[in-house]
Amino acid sequence: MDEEYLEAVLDLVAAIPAGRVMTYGTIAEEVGGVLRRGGPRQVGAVLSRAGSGVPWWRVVNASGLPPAFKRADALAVLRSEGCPLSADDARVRLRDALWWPDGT
DNA sequence: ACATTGACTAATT
DNA sequence: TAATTAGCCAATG
Repeated sequence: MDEEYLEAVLDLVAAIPAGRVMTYGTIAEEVGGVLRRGGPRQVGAVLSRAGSGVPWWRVVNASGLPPAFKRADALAVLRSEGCPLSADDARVRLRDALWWPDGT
């Protein structure tokens, strides 16, 4: 993967407002839709390498579940940001929290 | 060039 | 609702 792709993904993730989330698939469609490549797994690969400096906890999989190795922390942060979570705080309520670049 | 792996997804059971 | 299966794209060895 090249710089252009990395930058596109990171910028998009950085653009997610607090209290909202995006799924890997949606990001892949937004970025891949323009650059004509990549997929959900590539987005995940990028974020895994991005390290700190990027709000990776605002990116969840299609089930509304944050990354496995730090899902508890991610959920804690999301909750503190006011992101809509399920009653048991175990997962994000995609129906309410999902966001994409057009601001809705 | 081939096989394995991963912060994924959608359909099926 | 949760577990399983098959498909997916690119990186890595």
